[in-house]
Amino acid sequence: MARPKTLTNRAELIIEAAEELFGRYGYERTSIEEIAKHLSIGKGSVYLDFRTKQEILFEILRRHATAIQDIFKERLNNISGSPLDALRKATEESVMTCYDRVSRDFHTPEALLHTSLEMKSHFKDFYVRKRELIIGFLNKAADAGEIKKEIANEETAKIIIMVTTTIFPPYLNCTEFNTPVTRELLQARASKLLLLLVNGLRHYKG
Amino acid sequence: MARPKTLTNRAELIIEAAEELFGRYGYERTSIEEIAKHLSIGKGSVYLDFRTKQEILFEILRRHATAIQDIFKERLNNISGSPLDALRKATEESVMTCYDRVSRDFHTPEALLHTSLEMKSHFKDFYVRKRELIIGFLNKAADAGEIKKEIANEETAKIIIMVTTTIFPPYLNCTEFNTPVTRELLQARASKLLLLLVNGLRHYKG
DNA sequence: TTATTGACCATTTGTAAAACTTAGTCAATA
DNA sequence: TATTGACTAAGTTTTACAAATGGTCAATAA
Repeated sequence: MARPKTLTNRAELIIEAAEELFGRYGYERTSIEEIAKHLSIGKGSVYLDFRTKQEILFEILRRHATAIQDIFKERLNNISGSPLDALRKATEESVMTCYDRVSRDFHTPEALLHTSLEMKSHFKDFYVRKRELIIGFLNKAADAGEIKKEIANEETAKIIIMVTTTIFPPYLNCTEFNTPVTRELLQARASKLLLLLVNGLRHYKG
Repeated sequence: MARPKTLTNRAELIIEAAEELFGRYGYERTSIEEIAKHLSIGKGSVYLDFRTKQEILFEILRRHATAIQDIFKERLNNISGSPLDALRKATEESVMTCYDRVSRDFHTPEALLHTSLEMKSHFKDFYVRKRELIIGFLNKAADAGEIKKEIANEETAKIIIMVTTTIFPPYLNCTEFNTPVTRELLQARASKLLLLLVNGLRHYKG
């Protein structure tokens, strides 16, 4: 008779425990043994679900990225009025979701900076999909006559991502110094920046 | 009888020597003694003109910043046609000048990243003046009827700086990976980004 | 028979002391 | 009085060692 599994959702529990401990003590200072102890399982069991410690971190980050992605996807599939407005609002919402998740998990600014730069290169796919979603919005905007058909392409999507880089972490802005980026400040900035992106200086109303 | 000065422009020569050596070996790996040796003067003489090593670095960086600032200033004072176009072209030019100076002096990407982040906080004034110059362009654009009078203010200038952050060093962009930022790539990006900034998605023609 | 475990190994990381480097000073010198 | 380079204090690298931890696997439990 085979030994029955004691936990059916162990991988899930490991993710949850890791997320809490990484958030509390940081990635480096949390050991696999701590995670196992937290769940009252053996250290070896963690390696039945994940091949490396980094794999756990990536899974956590992948979920954050996916959640933020889903905001875009959902908004793109439920456009009622102006597609351009929908893109603006979807970006605004994902900016704030990103902020909330990041400020919950990463406590020191350096950790955020390091992680962001380190990790970004591991999330190529994420950026490719984001670009495709933006192109989706642009196509709908072109159909609705809001923008020129010729600019509903990858190039424009890339520029949009560039323009909105500062409102995503790490928040490396130079307009204010020694001022921490509060939720309110970021929201105000993002809102204005996105309005400017849509209307341009020529038609921007503030 | 007092000993006569052997060098009248020693400070200037130190700056030049430091610029060359910092560029070749990096700031940390260049010692004050090396700089002195390079000019065949005593180590102590360097300290007659500069109180610290860092002061030399700051002076070099201050000159770069000023040169880039001057492009803006000159363009602002010689607007013939559209002020908005002038702002666009002034920014484009300063982006490229910045690139050229930075790629000449900093050889490794890490050095650039580190220096940029480290130094930015020491150049508050630079950003304040840049903001003022941008407000200058906005005021002229408002006078010319190109933009609404209400948006010719500091807030808008801040957003413009945010939007253009990615085309200034450190070039932390995520649209391409493993692709070094070449001069041509940056020029194309900056040009498109600035057109989009002026016209907005609604009126952007690519 | 198979899921689980924790002792075990190899590598990394932390630490403490010694050796070395260098920014900045200042009494001696030109 | 302008300049210097030996000197000092502070910091950095090196080295040697100890502790911690990521990952494996033979033994164990169901």
